[in-house]
Amino acid sequence: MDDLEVRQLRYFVAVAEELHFGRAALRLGMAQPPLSRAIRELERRLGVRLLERTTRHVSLTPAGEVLLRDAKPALDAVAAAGRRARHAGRAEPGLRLAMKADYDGGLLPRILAAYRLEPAALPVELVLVGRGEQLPALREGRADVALLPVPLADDRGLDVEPLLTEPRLVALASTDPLADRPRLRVADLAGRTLPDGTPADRDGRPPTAVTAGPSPLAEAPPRRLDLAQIFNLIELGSIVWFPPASVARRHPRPGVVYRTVEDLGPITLALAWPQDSRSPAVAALVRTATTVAATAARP
Amino acid sequence: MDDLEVRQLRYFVAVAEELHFGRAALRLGMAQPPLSRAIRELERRLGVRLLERTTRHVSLTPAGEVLLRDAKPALDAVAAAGRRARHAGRAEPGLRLAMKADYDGGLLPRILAAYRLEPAALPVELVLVGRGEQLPALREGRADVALLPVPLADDRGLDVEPLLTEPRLVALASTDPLADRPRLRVADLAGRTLPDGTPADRDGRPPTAVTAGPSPLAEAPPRRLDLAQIFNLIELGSIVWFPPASVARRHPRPGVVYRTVEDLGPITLALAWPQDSRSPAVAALVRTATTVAATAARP
DNA sequence: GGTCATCCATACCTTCACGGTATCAATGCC
DNA sequence: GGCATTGATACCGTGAAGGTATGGATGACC
Repeated sequence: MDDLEVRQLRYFVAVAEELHFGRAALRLGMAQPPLSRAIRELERRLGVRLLERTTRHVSLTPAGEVLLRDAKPALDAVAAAGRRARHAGRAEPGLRLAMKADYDGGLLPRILAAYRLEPAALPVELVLVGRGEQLPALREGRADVALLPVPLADDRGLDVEPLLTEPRLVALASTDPLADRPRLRVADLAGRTLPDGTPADRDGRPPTAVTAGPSPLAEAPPRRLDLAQIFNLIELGSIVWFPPASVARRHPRPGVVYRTVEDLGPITLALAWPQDSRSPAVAALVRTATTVAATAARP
Repeated sequence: MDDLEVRQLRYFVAVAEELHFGRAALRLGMAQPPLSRAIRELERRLGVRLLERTTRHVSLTPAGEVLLRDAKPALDAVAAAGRRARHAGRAEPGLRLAMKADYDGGLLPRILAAYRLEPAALPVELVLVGRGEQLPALREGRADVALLPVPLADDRGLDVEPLLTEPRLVALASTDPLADRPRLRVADLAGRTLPDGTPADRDGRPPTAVTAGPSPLAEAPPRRLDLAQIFNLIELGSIVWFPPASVARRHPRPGVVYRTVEDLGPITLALAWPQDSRSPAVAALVRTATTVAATAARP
């Protein structure tokens, strides 16, 4: 008579994020009355009021805020358990590496080549995800290791091993007035629009800043552009872009020039994996990757 | 069609630990056939075989082992979410401190006195638990902070702040031949029985060693003695005991003598709390406790 | 090697929790 | 004060979960 159920937590999170039973029910793909009842039942089990509601307004009680904060990691843990078990049962187990396409510092081919020679190696399956989606992929058990920029906003439950630090450049239209100057400063680019639609601030926007996850129907979802779109907009002078040097090197393109920005902070790529991973395959990949990165660092 | 349910995980853990459907059903308080069906349904959802079973033998598949490992933290997370929400909803919120009775290094009165003066202080509720039960209490949301010996076997998800290190003594019957010698070495006590029924090894058994949690009906559950029983057995010469100095100081007793053991490692007490705790009350307690411990250290 | 006890699976039944529809009632807005 | 919005209630049907009875395979023992 004590145990919460996953379904109840899912329902509660939906309502707590929407603060609206109707919209939450819609999001959950069900009718509103059963949702109201389910929340009521959850409150009864806990013996605690979670939501203060009138017909015009729904708000979280302190207990509700606590539960909202704790429920999400709990749901993640359950989902991860399922995904990992599912993956472990596949006939041919592989090592799933989550990364954003091209953001490997140019190391990936060498890492994978070296890794294949390891005795503990498994076939590597690349899980290509969008910007900032490496961590969720790891936490939800869709990947076994992730390649991502550090520092992380939240590295709880993870082990992290930095691989390499590389400078970032700026990508400009070749017709841009600034393209004539061989070296720039961040201040020269202040106010320019970035690929995600936000204006460049004076830090050149640290790449891990916007990792809040899918916000509760936020009014302005950040623009998600693919490479072709990005280059198109750069060429037209609509946006500027701060790719790491290795990404720029891999994408030479007429109409787009790369320039160094003197005071733009570098980016550090790292491997991350669940702390409780006792997989020798993961351990071998980490070992291999650090070795490759170290040898690549001294040219 | 994707989500696991808490009930399914609980059932699976029971079977995976017992490796016997009948006993697992007994432990879960249900009949065996529905349990068999539930596991079958779980396997169907995951699309993975978790248990290899004949009528004579049940064993885990690799996927089953992965799930068993991941399911327990997931269940803990769900239980903790419920407990914390329940606690947060109480009219008068308190700070729950899990500890083993008396194992506070003698600091607790001063810590609590100083803590009460803090502006962020809440009423402190002591959660007295058995040896090695502080961590589970924390992880399952039964406590907000724990006072326990470090290093921890598993500190994932926790922040830890050491408070003080104190020597351990040995408690012997006053009639014991060794009682005449003012100073002893661990080797002198090798082979003596400890309160938990195990023989003393040459380290004097680090106090965090046997924290594996309630093992799956292990054949020899460690003896759990209370203080009166311990003293009784010491007096009779049946066991020896290695209490920290502060515990010994608090329990003078005729028929029992305390002696220093030259090469017995000291014990370090620390506070631990969930990494995601953003409670100012916890922060204030930690700050207060470290201050008190620091001032107590230089007499 | 035959008999037997053990133990997981199957068959079948009952109950109740969950979800749906229709409707009420309270609340804020114009 | 009328009205639209929105959460709660009433009522119903379906299906999942649990129970009992029983089957059938397997290892043990004589």
